[in-house]
Amino acid sequence: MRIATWNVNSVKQRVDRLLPWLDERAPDVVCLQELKVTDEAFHHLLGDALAARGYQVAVHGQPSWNGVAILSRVGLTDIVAGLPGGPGFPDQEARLVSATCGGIAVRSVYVPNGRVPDSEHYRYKLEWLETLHELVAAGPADQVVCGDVNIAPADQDVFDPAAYVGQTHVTAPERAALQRLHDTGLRDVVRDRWPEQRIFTYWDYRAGMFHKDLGMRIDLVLASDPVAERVRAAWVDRQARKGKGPSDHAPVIVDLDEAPDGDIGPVVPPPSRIAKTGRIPQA
DNA sequence: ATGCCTGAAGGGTTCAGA
Repeated sequence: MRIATWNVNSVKQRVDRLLPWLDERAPDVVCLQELKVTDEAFHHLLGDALAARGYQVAVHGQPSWNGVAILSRVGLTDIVAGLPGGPGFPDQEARLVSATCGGIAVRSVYVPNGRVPDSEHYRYKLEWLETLHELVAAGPADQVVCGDVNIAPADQDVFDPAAYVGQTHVTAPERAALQRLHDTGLRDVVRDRWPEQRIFTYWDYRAGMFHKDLGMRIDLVLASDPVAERVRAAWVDRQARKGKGPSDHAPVIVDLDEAPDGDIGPVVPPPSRIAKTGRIPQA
């Protein structure tokens, strides 16, 4: 089962990147963030194209800002839009949608930015994270939190730690809030697999930051132990950040082995080229 | 240049993003 997460920075502006990417990477579950559209606009924009690709959709949008979704072709049940009991700014925003996909509780999250340390928005971010912590702590054994957490977990996750001192995304309270999520048993599966590598998921559009690989790693797949044990690949799809009209974030892709009990939801047929030739195709 | 790019809303500019 392949799970991916991607902050698309306006799904309306990203349709011509999103659909070819789905065809190429063929994820079974996709968590999207920063849709910047209403539920109605999302369905109008992508409903048919996603259905044709076999995806069911759980979308939690709002006009102009935020907005999250889960696409799944391994089942989509127990859909919950929003963070129950969570704070607003001042009203609740569309920053979380949850569903069960292939036996795993999946949460697509877009954590508040925080803007400036100690600002109202920063306090909102910390409160939001604490409510997410409570939700995860009460969650099932098999769960993943996927999305844009707007926190660089460690200094190695920003291109220049000195440049970020005093900035949001790297402060001790934010990192402590992320650690609280880890304390529930969630593991950062990309960092676990690549402990020392330079890995970023976001690069500012300005000043050639992507070209120079000056970025941050703020998009994470956090998996509970039973799911983390199944991870066979975990990587950042930098190709999706290249070319014309990219998001400023790249997708994170994680491949899981089958669950020990074999419960992976509906079986996904293998690519037809394998079935036809009966051998591994040439790259 | 102290918001360098991009997106959205709304209106000929401002805010937000990380």
